[in-house]
Amino acid sequence: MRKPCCDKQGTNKGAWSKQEDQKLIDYIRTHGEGCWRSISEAAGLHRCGKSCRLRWINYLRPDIKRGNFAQDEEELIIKLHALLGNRWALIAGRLPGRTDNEVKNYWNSHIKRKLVKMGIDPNNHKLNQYPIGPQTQHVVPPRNVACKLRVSSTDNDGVSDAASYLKDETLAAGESNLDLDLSIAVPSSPIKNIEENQKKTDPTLLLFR
DNA sequence: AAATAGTCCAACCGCTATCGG
DNA sequence: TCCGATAGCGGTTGGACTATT
Repeated sequence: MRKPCCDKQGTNKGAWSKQEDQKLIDYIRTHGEGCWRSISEAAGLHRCGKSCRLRWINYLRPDIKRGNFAQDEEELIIKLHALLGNRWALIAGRLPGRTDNEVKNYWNSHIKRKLVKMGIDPNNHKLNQYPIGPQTQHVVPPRNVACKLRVSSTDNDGVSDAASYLKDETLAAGESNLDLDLSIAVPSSPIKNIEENQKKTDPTLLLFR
């Protein structure tokens, strides 16, 4: 069992002070990102490197978009989650200015609950047999569809393939745009078939049509 | 006004992947 | 090839805040 990286005596934990934030910002502005452990020491922060990295990535980075998620962002998260599962970093990578932590929190606190209310299982995007809430009459009969899309957790190649495919798609479309149509145009691609299948039948996607 | 419940989100923890010696 | 250090990721927690009773 490896030692935890943050068990040093004298290492700060908990909420960051404004002074600590400023030290980290100043240091990264001057020297750029690099080895987080050395950044922490060089910036005079009594924090572990991990903590510095997290603080920078999730809060201090200048390109972070803060505030509520737009409807199109929410739709994109749902689509990507149906495709990629809990790969928050990959999903966040498709949402400019959003972090994996933010997407994960938003999923757990908003979207998940919303889907449950609609009678959709947020884990596999399938309709539950006994939906909760009044909106369930809009959805189609349950079909085992989204699960076909999910790549098994051990099949990392499949996931990364899907992700890289998505990346190519967006690059072609322009990085700043939220390309909500994630259909894939390569003939004979198994992913395309999955996507098309999903388009036809995934209840979570039907809700946004 | 106080107590309690619910919600949100920043931060931590533990694990795996990757890299360099 | 092996091993240790580090980065990165996803799950979880805890505290602050808000709503409800």
